[in-house]
Amino acid sequence: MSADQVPSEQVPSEQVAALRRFNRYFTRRIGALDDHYLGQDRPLGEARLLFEIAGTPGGVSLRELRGRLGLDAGYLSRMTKALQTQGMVRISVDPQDNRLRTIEPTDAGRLEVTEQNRRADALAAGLLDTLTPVQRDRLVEAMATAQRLLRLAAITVDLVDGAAPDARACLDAYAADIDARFPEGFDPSDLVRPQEVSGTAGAFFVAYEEGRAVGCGALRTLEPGVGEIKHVWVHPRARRLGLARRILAALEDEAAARGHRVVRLDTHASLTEAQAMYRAAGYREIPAYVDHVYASHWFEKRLGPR
Amino acid sequence: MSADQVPSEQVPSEQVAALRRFNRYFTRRIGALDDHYLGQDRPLGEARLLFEIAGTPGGVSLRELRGRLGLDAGYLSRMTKALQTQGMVRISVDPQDNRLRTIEPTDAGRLEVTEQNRRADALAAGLLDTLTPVQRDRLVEAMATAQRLLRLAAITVDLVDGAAPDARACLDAYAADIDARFPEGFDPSDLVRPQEVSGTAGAFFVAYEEGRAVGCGALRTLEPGVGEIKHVWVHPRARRLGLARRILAALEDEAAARGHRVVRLDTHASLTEAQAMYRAAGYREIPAYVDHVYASHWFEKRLGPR
DNA sequence: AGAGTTCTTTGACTAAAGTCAAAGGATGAG
DNA sequence: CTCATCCTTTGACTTTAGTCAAAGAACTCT
Repeated sequence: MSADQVPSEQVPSEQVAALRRFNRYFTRRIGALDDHYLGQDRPLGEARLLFEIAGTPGGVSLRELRGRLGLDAGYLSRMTKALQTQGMVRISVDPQDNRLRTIEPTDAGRLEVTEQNRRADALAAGLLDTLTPVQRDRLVEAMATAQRLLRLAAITVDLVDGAAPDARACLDAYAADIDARFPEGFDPSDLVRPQEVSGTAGAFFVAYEEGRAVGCGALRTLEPGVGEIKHVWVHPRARRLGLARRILAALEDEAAARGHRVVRLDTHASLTEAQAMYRAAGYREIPAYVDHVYASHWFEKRLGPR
Repeated sequence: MSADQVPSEQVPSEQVAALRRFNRYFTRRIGALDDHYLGQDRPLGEARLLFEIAGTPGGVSLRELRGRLGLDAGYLSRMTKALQTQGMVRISVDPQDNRLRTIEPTDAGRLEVTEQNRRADALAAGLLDTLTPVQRDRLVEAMATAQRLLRLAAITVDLVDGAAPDARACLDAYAADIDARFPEGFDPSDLVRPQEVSGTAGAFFVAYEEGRAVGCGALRTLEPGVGEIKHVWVHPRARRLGLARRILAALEDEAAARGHRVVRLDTHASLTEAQAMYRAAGYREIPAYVDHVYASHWFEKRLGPR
């Protein structure tokens, strides 16, 4: 369950109907085309597997494929062997770990995938072909917008323990990210301690997209009634979706639920987009509430009753 | 093959890639949800069949279902019987044609479909739930735009014989349509004769969406070098897609290919949208070139070299 | 070094999806 | 009235997709 979902807020049934209408139309009419032509003389499962293998340069392990495609180990083993006997892939033992098998496409396998792609491209081009350039531009733009918003909708922002592996992984990525960004670098020892953002002391949120952690945000207590937001970060692949805003909202809701009246945060001079985002989210700049090497701007937001 | 496709006009590969990217994302992530939850304790094929049966008020024939779902006759027969023994559908002999079977949902069948719909709605609502109202509005708008353009792209405009059943069916629908629209009604004997719009005399185009005729347009020769466009019509379910414009373009291309230098047409005073469309398509109003009960405005377009 | 865990392979299944052809009743065109 | 055609049913398959459990090799932790 997502922590920032507010179930009281009703989704108009017209919007639900619109999504389902589009879903039906698209999966039945357009999406089906791709799959249907994908595996011409090959079972769909096998075609998908080959596609996945060829799409990963440098080879993939069976383990990785199993996770990505959600297949049974036995089933996958057999399909891979079938592809091998057909000369589509090469199976070798992983040099690091002799339990693992590394799968690579052969030239023949790569060729087949290229051919598949060519066919699918031709199909897509044939569809777009009847539209005028202006209509095509509009279609591409509409699809980009829809995809962006659907991705955002499919991301959940969950409350996790500050010591959880996902939380630490996000903080490590965050630290590496800003270390590269700040002229003076960043010292990871300045990250919040797990106990500061767990249990009654604070909170830690991780954003998940398809099971992968793609963002985080922390809340700790500065003084009674005052929360501090730290380490709001979004993975590069999930940027420009509006996710930081969602994480911020989850942190604010959590702060309000914990009885904080205001939340504060500081930010580095170089993070101008972040500052704009905070302003747009209702934060106003305040004098320094804490001295800090990396901070140059301080913000505060009064939490209204919700 | 569509008659109005101009293969010389290249579709940018970036647009092809965008469509395929969206396609992949949507079918794998969003579309899959629906199907997965559709048949909870029932094979997918059976669930889809029941859905299709319940979605057609007044019952469907097996024949119709076979065509719509593209199923093997034997396979369909067995599945229908399975649904019958489960009490989901009622099978009866068609009163018109004793070879046909008419399938109707029972109350239990209808209930199950309603329940399925409820679940799918809840799923869709759950997805939209995390978005703000503004984001939801934008998503719905983007999906509507994409669907509109994809539908238009999937429609082909084909040259057919003026006497073909589809051509006649379109003209009948056209006649009924304007008969209801014109204050003075419309006399079907004023429709073009098949031989006027076939072979060397003229041309007839029918627009097809998923195999169904959803629009038409005729071209006949007025005098050497001058073509006349008649009966441009779009089925109510395919309006507001920009299809009339496509049909018009196909007619103009055909006229140019036949060596006409200009095309003319007349239109009724009450069809103001049509008049706006003609103007936007480069037609200019001219004096009456022929006297006609239903005509109040006359247009002409000079065909450039293409 | 031993115990527990991880990863792959193999055998033994099952259910779903779909194909093909024969057969029989019903219809329609001539 | 007859013959070709249409629609459905039935029998007899095949392929695809997927599951479960046992077993063995390799790794990790202590």
